[in-house]
Order: sequence, then C-alpha cells, then structure tokens
Amino acid sequence: MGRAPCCDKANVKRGPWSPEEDTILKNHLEKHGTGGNWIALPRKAGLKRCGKSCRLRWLNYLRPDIKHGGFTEEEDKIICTYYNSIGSRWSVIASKLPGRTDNDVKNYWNTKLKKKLLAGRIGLDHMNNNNNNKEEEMSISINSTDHLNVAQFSTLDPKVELIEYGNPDYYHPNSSTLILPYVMDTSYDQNYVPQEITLDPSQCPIPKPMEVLDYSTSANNNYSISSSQEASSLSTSSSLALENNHFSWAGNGSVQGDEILLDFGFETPYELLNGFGF
DNA sequence: AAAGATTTCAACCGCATGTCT
DNA sequence: TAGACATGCGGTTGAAATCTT
Repeated sequence: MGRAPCCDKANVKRGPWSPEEDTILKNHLEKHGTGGNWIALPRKAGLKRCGKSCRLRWLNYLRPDIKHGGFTEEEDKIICTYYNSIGSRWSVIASKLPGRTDNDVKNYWNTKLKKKLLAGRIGLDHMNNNNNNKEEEMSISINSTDHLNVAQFSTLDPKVELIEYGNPDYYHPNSSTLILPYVMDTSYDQNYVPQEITLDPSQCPIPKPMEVLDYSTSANNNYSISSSQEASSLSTSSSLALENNHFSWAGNGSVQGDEILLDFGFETPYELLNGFGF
C-alpha cells in the first residue's frame, strides 16, 4: 500500500502552465493569499491543478520579487562558497540570493556553474594550452589531527585558489564570521581579482575543523563514483575512482582523454569531492 | 536546410519534517 | 502521544530551445 496521493491526479491538469492559469493564480493569491492551505487553493481559485503545483508555480515563477535572467559573478561566488560549505541545500543557498529560488540555483549549478568550476578546479585550460606533458600529479595533504586542508591545487595552476577549511587565517573560533577565499576558474575571467566573502555562521553552518570526519578507515577501500546525469551535463563520459589512496579522474571531452592523478596521501577529501557533486 | 545532439529549465515526484488534533 | 495531513525540499524528468554537423 503506497502513500495516498496529495490530489486526484486523474482530474488534475499537469505540464506547463498557460498564461490564463498564471493570471488566475496570481489574481487569487494577490486577493486572498494562500489562505494557509495550498491543497484547497486550486479549488477555491477555480484551477484544475494540484496544490503543490500551484505552490511551486507561485514560488518559482509568479512571485513579484522573483529575479529572472542570468546570474552575476557575485552570485556565482556566493553559490560556490555555500555549496562547498553546506552542499546541496539549495533553499539555504537561495535564501542568500534575493530574488532567486532554490530551483533556479539548483538548475544553474547543475547546468552551468558546476561545469565552470570543475573545469577550473582541475586546471584544464592550463593543461590543454600550456602544458605539453599530458600527465600531471597534484598533491593534497590531509592533517587529520588538525584540520582538513583541502589545499594545494595551486601546484597545477597558481592562479587557481581553493578554500582551506580549518585554516586559522579563514576560520576564527571566537569570531562571529568566517572569511573564505573564493574558488574560481581564472581562465573564465582575465580580470580576476581574489575576493573574500564573509559568512554568518548562524545563517550557514560551516563545518568546524574538528568536525571533519576521519577518512583513514576508508583509505584502502576502492571507490568508483560516476553519474550519468553528470556525464550528460558535462558532455563527457567521466568517472572518478579511488584506488590505493589515489583518486583518478578519467574523462573525455574537454579533458581529451587525459587522466589526472590526485595523490591524497593516506586520507581522502571525500567531502570535498562529494561536495562538488561527484 | 535538415537531422541529430546537447543544453536548459519548468515541473513533477516522493520523502522528510512540521503542525494540528 | 500518535496519527493524519500540509508543506518544504532535493533529485529527477522531459519538452522545448539551441547548437552542431
């Protein structure tokens, strides 16, 4: 026995909203509000729609304060910083971007920002344009007794900066704020100027240094992580695998069949990789 | 110009959580 | 306190738009 449906699907219209439906919903909400009950709203408004669908349409499209159009560089930075800190909590991230919805942010991340960031993070431009040696190795150190040091991708491209969790320069235990450098691909912006973003931990639960998990127990396990959705959106068939303490990124498309070996020593910044949607 | 491939994004789905009785 | 119901959320889907060959 499954869960009872929230509405009678047989008598409910689905799919794209017509301008007429939009008008009806908007007028009704402007006059009467939600009435504290989205489920009953479509019937009251005279719409053959599910209440959840009405709610989504209003929140994601019809609300007067919705900001349509492309994301700004500043918004990119905020999304990246929060995503790296709290993961795919889109509603929290969207709440930091006035006029943006969680759906917007999620779509933007999945279709554009992730690609942009990923490309910058593994320094593809650098490899493709400036390096005849097709195989590079980057070293990442994790100090489990101290903090997660996501560290030194800069060996690959000194222009690419990464957040270092737990770095006392950025994390101040007695302070009400956390300052993080921004992760970005400078190849996309020749005028890149390193910036800092100040976060309010009460609004955004940044992991503290000692909260980082100990990955050592999994260091000898073999992981193979891949995503068909990811492969699709990246126009590549890519995979990330961990074997014998080495992460290997294997992909085609923009990587052009190259393989990048990431040496994590004895421990693995799984959270970082996981945080970027691997 | 047309067909196929890829990207975008609105909308849906189902689970988790909150609230009310 | 438990159950029913509503809402919120993140993941996923698929049609339309756009790009490439």
